[in-house]
Amino acid sequence: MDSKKFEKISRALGDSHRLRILEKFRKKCDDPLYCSEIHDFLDLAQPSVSHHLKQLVEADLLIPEKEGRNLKYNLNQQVLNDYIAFLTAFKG
Amino acid sequence: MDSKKFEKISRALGDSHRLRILEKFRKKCDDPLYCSEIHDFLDLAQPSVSHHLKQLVEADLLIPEKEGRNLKYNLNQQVLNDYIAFLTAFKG
DNA sequence: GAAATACATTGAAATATTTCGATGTATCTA
DNA sequence: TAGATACATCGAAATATTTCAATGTATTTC
Repeated sequence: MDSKKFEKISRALGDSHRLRILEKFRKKCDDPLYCSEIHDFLDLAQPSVSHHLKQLVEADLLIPEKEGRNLKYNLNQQVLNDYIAFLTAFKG
Repeated sequence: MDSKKFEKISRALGDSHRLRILEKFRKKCDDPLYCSEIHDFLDLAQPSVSHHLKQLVEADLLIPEKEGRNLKYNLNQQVLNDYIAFLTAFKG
């Protein structure tokens, strides 16, 4: 992971709605989440949800998968690990 | 660490100039850095440097210490550890 | 105490992000 | 294939962030 990537992920993590999405994955024991589920628990219009999900996908934190007309997301554990590893290097 | 704190730190980490500051701490083996040193290696005007340092201090990533008319910063290892611990919880 | 040095604050412009209504596209169902 | 459902994109408004010239404050030095 390079600085640019780390920066992008940090920005993706720096929003309350996006954090709520990620917290939901933890609560669901990292099972996949559907776009519609996310829309249900976020108090945002559909285009806003789409915008936030796009940011998480572009940061590689979520992996999208099409299922007919639905969209399923999985948490990308590897990117989280890489992010933590990058951060750990700052600890010296 | 709560979500709001995590969010604030993430935003502080989501900028290239602020990352360069933190990377400098690693290169200096976590010795303190002076405000003037930081201004020297960043290609920014003095008020901009002051702005970025303020963000890092408000996120508790840096601990400021006055030394006469100079200002010395130390990296806050504890907050970095807490941040990593919060993040680790997402990994399940 | 006057001048110089180090950093903070103010205020304003430029840029980026967030938000959502309107609309577009793909897929499913009847 | 017409209508419904799921999600994306566009475009514009609101808000936040970044940047710096100008200026302020504290400290040192002479």
